[in-house]
Amino acid sequence: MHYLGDMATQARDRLVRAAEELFYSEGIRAVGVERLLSASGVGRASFYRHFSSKDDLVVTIVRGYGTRWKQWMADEVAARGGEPMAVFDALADQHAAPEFRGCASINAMVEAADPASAAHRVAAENKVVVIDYLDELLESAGYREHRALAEQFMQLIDGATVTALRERSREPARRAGEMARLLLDAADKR
Amino acid sequence: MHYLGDMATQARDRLVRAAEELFYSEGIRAVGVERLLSASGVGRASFYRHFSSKDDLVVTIVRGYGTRWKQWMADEVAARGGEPMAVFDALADQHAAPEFRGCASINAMVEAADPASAAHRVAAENKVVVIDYLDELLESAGYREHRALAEQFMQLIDGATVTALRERSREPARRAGEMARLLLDAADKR
DNA sequence: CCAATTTGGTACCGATCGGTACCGTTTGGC
DNA sequence: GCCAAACGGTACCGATCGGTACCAAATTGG
Repeated sequence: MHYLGDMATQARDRLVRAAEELFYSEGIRAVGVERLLSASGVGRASFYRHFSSKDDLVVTIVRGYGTRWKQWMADEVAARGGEPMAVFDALADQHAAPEFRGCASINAMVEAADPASAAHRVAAENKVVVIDYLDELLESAGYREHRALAEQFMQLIDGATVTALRERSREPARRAGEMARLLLDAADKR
Repeated sequence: MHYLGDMATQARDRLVRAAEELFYSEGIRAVGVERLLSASGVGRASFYRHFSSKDDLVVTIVRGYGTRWKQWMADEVAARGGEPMAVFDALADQHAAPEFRGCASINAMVEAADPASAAHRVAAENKVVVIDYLDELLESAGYREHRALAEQFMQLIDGATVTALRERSREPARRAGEMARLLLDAADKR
């Protein structure tokens, strides 16, 4: 018996890993349970031992997307010296990656059309987490209205990401960076 | 026999109208053929007389979204006097509407994950049409680098629209308008 | 080494998916 | 008034959807 949590169940991990990739690359509704089972080598019963339903898995995956993306961005920015404008350099890299297929959270909000659905709400929360991070970043950089700037940064990021879906280049992130530069130049510093 | 086109087939019109609303409000994959038939009162056979497949209908609907949205925006801007900044006022109105569920073209690109699919390509073309319109608008307003500005306007619009999906207010469009104002103030005029 | 747990595999469930075939009825032009 | 086209309804198709039940093999802790 384990007194704290439990060991990482093998089957569950493989399932999550397969779902992360398939949901992102092909869409949530487009990937059925059967696909997940064959891709992960997990038995059907094991699936429903770890998740009460496909929706349950979806919520887990979408939440994972959010925390991982924010962490990835924070690491990228830190590795570039920590200035806010580094956000758009990291973004450009992501958009140029061959497996890029947009923002998983935006995609989830689109696919889970009902705003009251769990998947939609979790995806929306993911964005708030990123805004909070941008807020800290801009506050550390000394900008007075850091919260308002963070929300505008988020919109620039999302606009660039959606655009990169059809342009598949670093250009959208570069354009967003240009606009962000104007924002920062016009902003008051502490 | 009709020598030019033909009369608007009743069944087809009802089908298109029902599909426009249901695809937009609930998602393309979420709405099956059966739903479309019962919502439009069209018989199953009639459906496949007018469209070779559901995908065929989807392409028709997505194309319709694009032309209608661009026309709607052009009318709104014209009614507001024709200055480029009016774009964001019209956008705010759309985002505040109760039936708002994002940009139909973005949603279609997300749902039709495969970039080579017909629906995805048509949705992407829709965006180009809007950029072309913004280009004309900014050129008419006397801006030298109107094309580059149009592409940045498009990203601001898309970023605001995606954000409005979770905020459901006029704020995202207002923020986008602020950034557009900075862009225009920094731009050269002819 | 044994017992408990977790595992993958499979058969099966009702419901729905997109699509075809055929029906009898309604509609509209000549 | 007739003929043809367009129509709505229904039965049906194989495939897949999400989900349950059960089983035998593998794994693991004591």
